Order: sequence, then C-alpha cells, then structure tokens
Amino acid sequence: MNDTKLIDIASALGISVTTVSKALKGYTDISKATRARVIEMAETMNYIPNSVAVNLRTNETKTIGVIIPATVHHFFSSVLNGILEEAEKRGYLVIILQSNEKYELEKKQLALLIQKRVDGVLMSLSNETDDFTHINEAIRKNTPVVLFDKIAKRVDCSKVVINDAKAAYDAVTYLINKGFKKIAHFRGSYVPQNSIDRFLGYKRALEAHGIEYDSKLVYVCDNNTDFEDGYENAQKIMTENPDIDAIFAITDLVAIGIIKYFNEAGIKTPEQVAVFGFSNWFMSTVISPKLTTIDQPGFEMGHQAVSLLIDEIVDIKEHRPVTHQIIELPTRIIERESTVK
Amino acid sequence: MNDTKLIDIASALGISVTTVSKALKGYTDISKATRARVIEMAETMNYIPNSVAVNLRTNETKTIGVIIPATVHHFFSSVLNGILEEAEKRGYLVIILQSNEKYELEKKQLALLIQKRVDGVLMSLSNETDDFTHINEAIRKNTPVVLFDKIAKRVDCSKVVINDAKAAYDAVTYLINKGFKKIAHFRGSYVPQNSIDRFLGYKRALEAHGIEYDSKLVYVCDNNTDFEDGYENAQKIMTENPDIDAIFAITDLVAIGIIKYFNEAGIKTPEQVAVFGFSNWFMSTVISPKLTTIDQPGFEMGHQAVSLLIDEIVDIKEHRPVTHQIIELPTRIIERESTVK
DNA sequence: TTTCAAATCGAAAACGTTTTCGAAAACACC
DNA sequence: GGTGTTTTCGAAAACGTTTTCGATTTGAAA
Repeated sequence: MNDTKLIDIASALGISVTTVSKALKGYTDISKATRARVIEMAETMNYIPNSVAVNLRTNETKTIGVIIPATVHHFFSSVLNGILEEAEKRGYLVIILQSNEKYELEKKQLALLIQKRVDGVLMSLSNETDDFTHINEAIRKNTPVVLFDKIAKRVDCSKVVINDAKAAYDAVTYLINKGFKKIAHFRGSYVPQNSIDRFLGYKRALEAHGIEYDSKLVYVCDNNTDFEDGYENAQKIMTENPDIDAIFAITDLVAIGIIKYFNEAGIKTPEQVAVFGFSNWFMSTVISPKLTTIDQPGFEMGHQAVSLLIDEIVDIKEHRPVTHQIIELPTRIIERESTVK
Repeated sequence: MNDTKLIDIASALGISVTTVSKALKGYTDISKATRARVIEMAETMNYIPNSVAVNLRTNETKTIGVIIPATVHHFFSSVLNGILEEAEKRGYLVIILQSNEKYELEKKQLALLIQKRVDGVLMSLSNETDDFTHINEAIRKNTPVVLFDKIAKRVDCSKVVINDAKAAYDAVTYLINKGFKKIAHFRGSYVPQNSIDRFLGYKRALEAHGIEYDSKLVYVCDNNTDFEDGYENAQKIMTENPDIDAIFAITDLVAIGIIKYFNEAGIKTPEQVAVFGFSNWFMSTVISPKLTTIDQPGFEMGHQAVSLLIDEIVDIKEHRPVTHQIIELPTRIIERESTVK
C-alpha cells in the first residue's frame, strides 16, 4: 500500500539513508557487504524511488513534451510512433499536446510544458503560427526545442525536415516527363512554410522545363481535416479550366478529394487528368485508382527529432556547447496508378 | 534566465515566503494590501511555480498516463484525440505509451507510469494480455486505472466500452434482413474480448434467425497492421466457399482488404458478395464501393474515459469512497454502398 | 487604560531524494 | 604503540513548495 522509502530500508538495516542511497546508486565508498545487504533489502521491500523527489533534487524530469497540430492524421501518427519508440529507447517519457492548428493554444501549451519542467520539447508548428517569440523565449530559458516538419526558418534551433520544394519540384518534373502539359496545383494556405515551399517547387519545375506558370491554375485548399476541399476545387477547376491534364495536390487528402470527384463525374484518372499527391498516407493505396505520391518518412522523422533533442539535453546538462543541426530526410516518388496511363 | 522563486519575491518585498505563498494561493489570512503587492511583484518578476516542488509537496502530478496498443490506427487516434481534449480541459497532462500489442511491454510501461507517479492511468489492453495482475496491482497501490475498448471483464475498475456483441449482432441481423443467406465472418485472434464478442454476436444473430452456424465460414485475421490478411482470406474463401453472399469483417481494415481483392478479381460488391466492416475508419469512405460499417465513437470514448478517471482521482484524494462505473457507448450502423444492391 | 478578539504574519517542518564534506574505523607499516 | 593511509559511513544542506501553529499587532469594547 504505502510505498517504501529510503528511510524504511535504512531503519530496517540500522544504517543511514545516505548509505542506502549511495549503495543503490553504486557509489564506491560503500563496502561490498553493505551494498549487497541494501540491494537485497530494497528488493524484498519492493523499493521504487520517488521520481518526483529525484526530479526536484536533480533538476531533470526525463520527460519531453511534444506539440503537434493534430493526431488523427496518418503522417503525424507515424511521427508520433517514431517519437515514442526512440524516446522509450533512451529512457524518456513523452507528454503529448495538440494545438489543433491554433497559435494561441500552441503558445499556451508550450508555456505549460516549460512550467512542468520537461527537459525539452518537440514541435511541429500550427498553420496559424507566424510569430515565433514563444519558441525563442523557451530556448532562451534553456529549454531546448527541436522543430520538425512544419518549422520556422527564422528560429535558431535544430530541425528535421524534408525538402518540400525539391520534392514538389521532382513531382512536377515527373509529370512533365510523363508528357503532361497543363499541370494545375492545389496548394495549402499561405502561412505554413510547407505550403509555400511545395508551391515554389511546383512553379520552378514548370519554369525550368519551359512551361509558363499560370496563377489561374493554382487553387487554395486550406482545410486539412477532410477531403471536401479537394472535391470542391476539383469540381471548380473542371468548369473553369477543363483542359488541364494533371493536378499536383499539396497532400494526399486533397488528392483523394479530387479523385473522388473525378470518379463520380466520370472523369477518367489518369487518362483525362492525372493526380499526384503528397505524403503517402495509408489511404492512398486504398483509393482507386491508387495514388501516385511522395513518400514522407514520418516514423524516421520522429526518431531523428527525438535523437537530436536528447543529444541537446545532455549537452546542456554537461555544460558542453550545443550545436544546432538541420537534418533533411530524403523523399521519393511512389508511382502508382493515378499518373500512369 | 534563472527562474524566479518564492524566496525572490519574498526578499524583494521584505516579507516571508510563507506570506508570498499564501497570498498567491488566496489564503484569507493575508491582508488585501500585501496580497496585491505580492501578486504584482510575482507578475513583474514573471514568477512560475516549480511544478516538481509542488508535486512533491502535494503528492500529485496532475498527469495521467495512457497505454494503447498502437497510435497509427484511426480508431486509436480518435480516442487519443478525445483523451487529449478532455484532459486539457480538466487541467491534466497526458503521457502516452504504446504497447505494440505486447504484454511484456504493457506491463513494464504500467510500472514506469506508476514510478513516475502519474495520478491515474488509462489503458486499452494488448492482444496478448491474458494475465491482469499488473493492473490489479496498480489499483491496489491506489493508482486508479480505467480501461477502455479492449478491456478485461475480470478486472475490478471503471471501463468504457461499446457492446461489441450487440453491434455485431445488429450488423449480421441487418445483413439477414437485407436478404443475405450465407454470411461468412472474418474474425480476429482468439484472446481479445472484442474479437470474441463480435464473433459471438455474429453467431447469435445467425441462430436467432434460423440460419445454421457453420464454423467453416469463419476465418481468422490476426494481423492488424495492414489489410493483407483480409485480402488473402478473401482469396481463400472464394475458392473454398464460393457460394457465400456476404462477409462480416471484424474491422474496416480487413474489410478493405476483402474489397480490394474483390475489385481485382472482378467479384462484384455487393452484387455477388456484400461486405460489412467495423469501426467506421476514415478510409471506409475512400474505398469504392464505400463500406457499410459500425460507427465506433472513439473520440467520445476518450472523453468519457478521462472523465471517469479524473473523477476517481479526486474521489480518492478527498477520501470519498470510489465507485466503479461501466459506461457503454452506443454504436450504430452506417449504411453505405458495400451492402446495398 | 485594560482586556479580549480578530486580523495578519512568519518560523519551521515536511515531501523524498542526492551529494558534499568531515569523521570514525580499519588497516598498514615501522 | 605510534603514524599515516585507505575504507567506510553519516550529518546536514539542498531542491522549492505548502501548511500548521503560534506569535504579534491591531482594533474594539469596557
């Protein structure tokens, strides 16, 4: 019922709590004999150290905080998976918070994590976030932060990302090489770097291959909870620009919406209009035709982010200089049915 | 840089830390004047209480632990979502651990959470778990546990579940009423209660409507990370029992596998064989034909579980008697294309 | 002015560890 | 038996709060 404490072991053995503590922690100024007695007694009394007391004394919690915009997205689930696995391997627990893409919430949650004295925090920014003082503040207060996926270039910290611009460039180049001429882009909202970079990649690929960029072929899909946005914009583009032959969508979700509309409207994919997604969500193999997309290594991203963060935590603890790294994970094109005639 | 502490405010104001603490916590034996001074000074010095010290003193961490078998499943993501939202609303943080369906891991993780002194834990059991002493042990040590979704009937604690047997019964009854005669079942593995209950619901529905139960029409799908299982068993059943006209699958994932095979093999759904899923995952609206399924309220489940747990936590704290509740959330049939001719 | 109650404050213990530093004990050597 | 070294241990402070309980001050009533 009541937890046994150091003092219980000490009085059971007729020695001091100091000796017990040292014996359990392997200090060398305790004789082998008493160390053995302590360890055995701890065993039989089922001693479990009180982490809260340890935290207070050592000033570390062996806990990291994670703030993500949403958990019910396949990509973030994968990242979370990687985070949990790597954190556990390195002996850290993880507290999850969800910003729901709201800047104010993200800010409050970061403050909460710092107050809880987590040893570091991992974040992927909300779509609304365009002020980064809360993050800089955290770093200034010696709580290391590493950003992943949705990052801010202007924040000075470690990051793990993919090269969105390059991935998008590759995707569009792929479409061009496949012979598609009039390629539209369904982009995301204007704030997040992801959305901007993918758009820029799209634009540069066109220009690099002598295709004139046409802003009328760019549609904005800023709702990322369902595929309605893709569906509706697909409908719209086919009345406004019926002669397109391919769409590069910012995300698989949008692409799915497009394909669903095409299927219902009798528009053949990829014969009349090809569709290219982004992220390689699970459902991209479920839809028919299966979706060509960019593989975004979420699990690996979670792994690396935790690794970077914990390295930084111990660097700080040992008073070594911290160096910020930016890890760029490779992406690759997954070719499926939606782009091959 | 360095956090301000109670003693900093105290010495800045020339009073004791006792007074500062009391003023900030609204004790009535502090005059309005000094209270105001303290609050203002705390404000300007940017005071944030050290939660670890508070935790040690008050013996509570305002943190709950969650152990789930997997995060990358749509259902658990929804539950997680509900958990995070409700926990935040009630001022608790949540630590997530993932058992990967392994009993040993689940056991170790529960011990870890208790060591970290979480105020309570929420769990959904791994498929392997058939010994519950670790959970009973936790409860005995005064760490409240509430089980959700994958529960153990023999553990005496609060639970939030759906009625799997009834939901399955309803699903199969629906199929029978639609005129399907030879209904197969793709069940899960033999240990988890879910799997057993859904199978029982299937069996009872057949018997209640005068259809003889045939064990040869029951196939086991015990891999729940992809849809290969459903795909392969669909292939198998069509050679072994080509005259079936419907399949009730234990989960949408399995159902998707079935439909994928049928689509590839040119077997018409629902004309030749209808398919009924379970859980209402996002992708069940993505597949073609859209999947008829059982809606399983994950978000709501997370909400209720947290609510139950926190109620129990405060009951224990205030030395009130704890009462264990079992909340059964309603399910409903979502009729889509895969069962309507 | 005296007396008593109410209002206001602070000293100190407590939560359970870790770690420094000094003291005692054991041992070695002459 | 004295001296010096090594082993082994423990007292006490510290981490930053909360809370009990007693002390002092103030004000009111007499």
